[in-house]
Amino acid sequence: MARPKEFDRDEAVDCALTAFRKGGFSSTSTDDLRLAMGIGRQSLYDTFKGKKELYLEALRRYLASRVHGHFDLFRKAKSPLQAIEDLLLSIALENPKERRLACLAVSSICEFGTADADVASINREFASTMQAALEKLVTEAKAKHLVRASLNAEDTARYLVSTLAGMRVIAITGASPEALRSIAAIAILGLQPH
Amino acid sequence: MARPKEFDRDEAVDCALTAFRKGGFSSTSTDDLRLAMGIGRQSLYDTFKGKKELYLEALRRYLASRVHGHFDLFRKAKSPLQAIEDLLLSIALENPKERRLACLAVSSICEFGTADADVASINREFASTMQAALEKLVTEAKAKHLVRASLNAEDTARYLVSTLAGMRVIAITGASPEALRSIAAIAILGLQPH
DNA sequence: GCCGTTATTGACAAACTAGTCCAGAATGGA
DNA sequence: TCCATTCTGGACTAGTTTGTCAATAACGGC
Repeated sequence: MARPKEFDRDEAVDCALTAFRKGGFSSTSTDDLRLAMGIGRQSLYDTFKGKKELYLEALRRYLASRVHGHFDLFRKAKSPLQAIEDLLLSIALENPKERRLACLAVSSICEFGTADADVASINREFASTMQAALEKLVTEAKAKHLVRASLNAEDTARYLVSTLAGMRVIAITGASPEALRSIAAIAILGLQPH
Repeated sequence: MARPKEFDRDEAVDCALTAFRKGGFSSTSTDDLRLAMGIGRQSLYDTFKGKKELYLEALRRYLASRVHGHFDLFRKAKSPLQAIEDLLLSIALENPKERRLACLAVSSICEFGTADADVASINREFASTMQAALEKLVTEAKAKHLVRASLNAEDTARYLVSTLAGMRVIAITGASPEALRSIAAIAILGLQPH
């Protein structure tokens, strides 16, 4: 065997993630990163290959943890509509510091558009995972007459993904939990039958 | 008098705006900018003082033109609810190239958060202009029984701003006009009375 | 046409950036 | 204890970045 790493890889990625969420990819230098991660320059390159690869790993990690958290909410919810509501409310429940950090999905979409194949593909996969889960929830909710029968599951799921993205943007600007809750409430109210 | 400029200042800002919308502030170099604007390096610094000032001017110009366009829609609309619907539908009506460019408001919020006072203040002013206009429309729509009486105008306006931001994000990823229209339709349907 | 003013052009400087190299240190197994 | 392996830290490089400077060119009023 040989000398073991002095830092935890996952913790380091988390620190990099926070740094990237603060300023995006371009404006976060490798020096900012290694300082935030508390590791040396060479360790960064040995462990993560480069800045871009570290960013992609941070993005994957961020989205995986979001999926994990969201699916957890879904499982715990009493009804499919409650699951959707809990999802929208989850932003309001985050602590203020976390809430004010940009969502790396939204941020990467703004910074890279569709120009970067890796970023686009990671985001596309996340979006379709969420889309599928939400379609299922909407379909179930429709079956239980919790949402309007006239609503198309696919369109409604897309609407919810869009709503979530909008709330993430609003949250960065410092919107209060109450403001975020009221947005979620209106979105949910709009789905319910007469 | 003296030698006149060989370029149109407003056109130049528009070119810079497009460049910034493609990649954000940090990843757009002054060289990218002067090339996109078709002007020399010194002209850029003489006319706009620096990269940051050019960005702020592009952001202000972008938001002013959005406000102008939106208020135009509002004036032309047959009813306050129609005005809101037209606003949400306007993204779907943009040409594909324009639609896929990031909204500089959303993009600047992601890149700068609240860390930059200038950016934050410009965005805050735009947000409150839109918020006020939407509150007025919602109040009018309520009076005409076009939207649910139970909806609070302030919250509903915020909900609409958030919806718009979400749709802008979705649009960058290449969402079709149909997808964007369906999102707008669900949002509007949700506001209407039983 | 001359002249003061301003625009343009290309060269330049200082700082910063991503990524590499290398020497030394730390580790676990033999 | 010694060794092979891998980690670490600092120096380094090549390229890019923002912003400036100085020389030249173009314009309009006189």
